[in-house]
Amino acid sequence: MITESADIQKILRQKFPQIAESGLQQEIIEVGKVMHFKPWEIIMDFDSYVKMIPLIVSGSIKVSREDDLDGREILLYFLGEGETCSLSFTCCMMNKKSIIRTQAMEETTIIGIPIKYMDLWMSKYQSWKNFVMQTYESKMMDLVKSLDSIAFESMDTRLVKYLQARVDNTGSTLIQATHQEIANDLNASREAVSRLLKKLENAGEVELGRNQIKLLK
DNA sequence: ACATTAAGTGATT
DNA sequence: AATCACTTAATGT
Repeated sequence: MITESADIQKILRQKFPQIAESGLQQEIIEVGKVMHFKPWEIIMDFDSYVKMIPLIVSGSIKVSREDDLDGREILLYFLGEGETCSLSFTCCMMNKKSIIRTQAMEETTIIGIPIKYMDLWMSKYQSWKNFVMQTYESKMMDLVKSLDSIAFESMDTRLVKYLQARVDNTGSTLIQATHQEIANDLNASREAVSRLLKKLENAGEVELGRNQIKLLK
């Protein structure tokens, strides 16, 4: 458990070197709330009002979108250590309801920043502005790539990229998920995922187990 | 031992 | 590539 302000300071230096400006760092320590989430716990759901900007300290978060018609869900991108939820920015600036769902993929710790500081810090601290802009750009790229992937790529490359993204995000080559869950993320059928994974296993790229996949390459 | 859930497979569209 | 129908394997009670 991380609660001491000295700990927060240490975390900021380690995980968020971009926003190490001393005054800013002090303010984050004062107003930031450290929060923990368990695997699968939903941090923010559709239609809820965004009131905190999360700085992700450890763990990883899945950002997804739900289809209005049949309630199917599609993965947009993952967020990892040292990042923040870029869509939160626009959402809370406009005071709009969330159009996305964010869900912890594993034990995840964040520092929550109340929205009122967002605006203030943008003009007050150069490093904050840069941090916001830089993560915004980075996630926008992920989003575009994800769109390209859905539109132009076949299931097998989409699956490989998905596995790679999860590994990159968690820093672990072991992915804990059922084929069904992966299929939901990719909006594919479970059978298709199972078959493609089997192919990857035969090609020596992964090792399959119940509820888990190990990436070998 | 039995029930439940995950994964593998062939056939059909 | 989706769906169906069914089998096999792993796991929980």
